[in-house]
Amino acid sequence: MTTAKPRVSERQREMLDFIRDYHADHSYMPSIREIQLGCGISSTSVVDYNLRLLERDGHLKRSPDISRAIELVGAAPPRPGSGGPETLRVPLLGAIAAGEPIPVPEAGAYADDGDREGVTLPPELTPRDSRGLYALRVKGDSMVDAFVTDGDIVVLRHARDARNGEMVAAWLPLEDSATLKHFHLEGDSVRLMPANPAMEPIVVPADQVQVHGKVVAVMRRVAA
Amino acid sequence: MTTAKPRVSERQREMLDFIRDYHADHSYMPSIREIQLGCGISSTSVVDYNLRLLERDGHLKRSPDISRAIELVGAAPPRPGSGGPETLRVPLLGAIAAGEPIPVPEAGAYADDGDREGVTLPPELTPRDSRGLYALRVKGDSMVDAFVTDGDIVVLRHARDARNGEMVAAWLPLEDSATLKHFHLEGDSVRLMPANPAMEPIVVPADQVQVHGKVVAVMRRVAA
DNA sequence: TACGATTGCGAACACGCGTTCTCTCACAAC
DNA sequence: GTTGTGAGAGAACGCGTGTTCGCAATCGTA
Repeated sequence: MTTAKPRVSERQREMLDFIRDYHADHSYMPSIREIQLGCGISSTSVVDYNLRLLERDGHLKRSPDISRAIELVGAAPPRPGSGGPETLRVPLLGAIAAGEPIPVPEAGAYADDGDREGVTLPPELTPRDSRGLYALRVKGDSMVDAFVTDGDIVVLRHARDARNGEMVAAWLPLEDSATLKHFHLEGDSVRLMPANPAMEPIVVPADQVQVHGKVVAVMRRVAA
Repeated sequence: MTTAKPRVSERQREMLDFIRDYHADHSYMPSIREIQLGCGISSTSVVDYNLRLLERDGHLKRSPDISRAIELVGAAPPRPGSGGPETLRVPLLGAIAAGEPIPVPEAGAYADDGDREGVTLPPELTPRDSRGLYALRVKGDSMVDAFVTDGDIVVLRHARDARNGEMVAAWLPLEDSATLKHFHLEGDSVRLMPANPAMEPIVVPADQVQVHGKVVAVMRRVAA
């Protein structure tokens, strides 16, 4: 079960085609006014209206108030691999602990080979997009508010920013501390919410937070 | 011969990485201000300056006066690896929730084949002894005191008793509730200790506790 | 016929975001 | 010293662009 896809009107079909072509041509997305022009529509509000419907029906995703922020969902981008049930090996780059800097993947080599230290992701934990993945071992008990504890292995996707609600590995330069929290941008400050609702959130100015990656999966081996 | 590519500064390398990651993540491009924030640069003019250089050297293309109009030129998505060594497939028997009985493996078929529903254990999570293993999906938020939350997959080894300190899946008939806790037998009563030390233990008579299995591993897929 | 839902128009409004201008600061050449 | 150049900071300025609001046109349904 993916998503229900009710009738797409002729106009919406044309818009989807235009967006796909445009994105294939340039690699950025068209603006609303460009869609308007390209599809011969006479008002931007009509474009917005139909985009809204297309988003509701799961054909695309939009990020409010951001220029050209359209993502097509039903198709192209997940190039790498088939997406089938396969395991994937990602490099284990080190440890993440409250008081130590977060290891960063060296520019260039992410996941792929693996003579180095690494972990294997079962298909149940493998995201559709395997780019930029790496793993860290959790050191210490400072991440318990993310349902993560000493010895766990967290799998991250390299990223420098996050959308609201995503769980990120963040570095707080002012406090010299690393943490795993849910990311929420509010104005120009960031609220870091623990996964465990019993604990208090952290609010800091946006420029005092360095996002290093998004948490994709967690693995734990329980001691006998 | 593609394009001449003189030295790229450290900062420019970082910007290219950021742009690539951002574009892989969303499918639209970052704005100048997002690059600024993501790379810890203190002015948009510096971003513009370096983008100009990168464009001059053929690393990317820009369209003037258009938001997020960056095109990477030399890009090719990496390939996913093949499979890893010795993974183990265990059956996924159902869900464990606070108010529902714990599914029990039918006598006979534990781990092995797998046309049925099952999960694959990577070598990092595979215990030396693979007998009697099965998996359950955690339903609800009642197990948070075991660093486990809704949606997690717990891997268990079938057992009717436990040694002190082991983490078990237990059924409390008197309360009609299932739980994941550390097992401690003290005289003729059992203390069930949450993994999270901030929470209170449960003490019940030994005959009011049914141990169903020992927790061997935990796997979690974090929602996008 | 009336009425609500759907779809479409056009025009402002307001924020997103590229651009530009002015200043530092370092370093090397003259 | 002066001059030139690469690299960066900070603040405006102004167009780019998503959003909203009022108002028609069409269509089904009571």
